[in-house]
Amino acid sequence: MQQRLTPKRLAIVEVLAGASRPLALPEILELGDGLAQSSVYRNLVVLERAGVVHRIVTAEASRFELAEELTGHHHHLICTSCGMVEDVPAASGLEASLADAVTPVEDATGFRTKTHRIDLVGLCKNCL
Amino acid sequence: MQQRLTPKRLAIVEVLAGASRPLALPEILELGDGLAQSSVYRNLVVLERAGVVHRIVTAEASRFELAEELTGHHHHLICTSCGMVEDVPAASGLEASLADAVTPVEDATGFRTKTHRIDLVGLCKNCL
DNA sequence: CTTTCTGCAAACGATTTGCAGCAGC
DNA sequence: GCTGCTGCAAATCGTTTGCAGAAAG
Repeated sequence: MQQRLTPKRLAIVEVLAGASRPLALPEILELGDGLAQSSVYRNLVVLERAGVVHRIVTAEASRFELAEELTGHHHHLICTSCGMVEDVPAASGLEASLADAVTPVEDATGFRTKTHRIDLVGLCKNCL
Repeated sequence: MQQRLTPKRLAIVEVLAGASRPLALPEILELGDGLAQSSVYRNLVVLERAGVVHRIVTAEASRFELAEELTGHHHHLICTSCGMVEDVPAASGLEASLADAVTPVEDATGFRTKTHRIDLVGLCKNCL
């Protein structure tokens, strides 16, 4: 099982690269052109396994964005009213405190942290 | 539209109160006894609107836990291998740094933060 | 009685999958 | 040719909803 970088896959990656926030499937279908829904889903799975895209699950639907290795580590603003998700760059002080906080938890639980997610949940400018 | 605290609703709350992690629906059905699936869903919506339970959306299904006002603020360990979710109490130093980090973001974006989520993503003891 | 709750079964919507044809190597 | 990719339509699965009866006030 080896995989190709087909034009379709490239198109999906480019659509995601052009966005400043995670995209839901209908958005990918619109922005990319002439993509079949099922193929997009299939390709997103492939790309996810390849570590190229990352899936974010929200209440209504999944959203997809390029993996952090490609976009830089960041966090999300999530609007509870309209469902908007926006990227914000990670603050370095915060990352450091998080690293400090993680260690004792790992020791206590045997959990091995690979990455983390920090989401700020509230209302966006438009929904205030 | 006013609502009652029926035995069924109480049963759901008690099941959630007895767990140390967010539960998926099948788990609630097993632990609670004689509950109909649709009624549990409906009651969870009611309880969610009442601010008693909180819904967490994962890749496979929704999970539910008591609201933080009742359980204390905490974060989650999420295992990417088996889907397990476990609660961890929030570290106070971390909360403080997060508060510091949030302010400039709010100023820059006009976003109003109501709450936040911090998830540690990795592998649990059993899946290591 | 009127309103809310319940269970059942049917409906729904996002995602997945089976299949047959096409394209890359 | 063999293997992987694609689109279409059908299937799947968690969740929601319509309905008629039961329970609460």
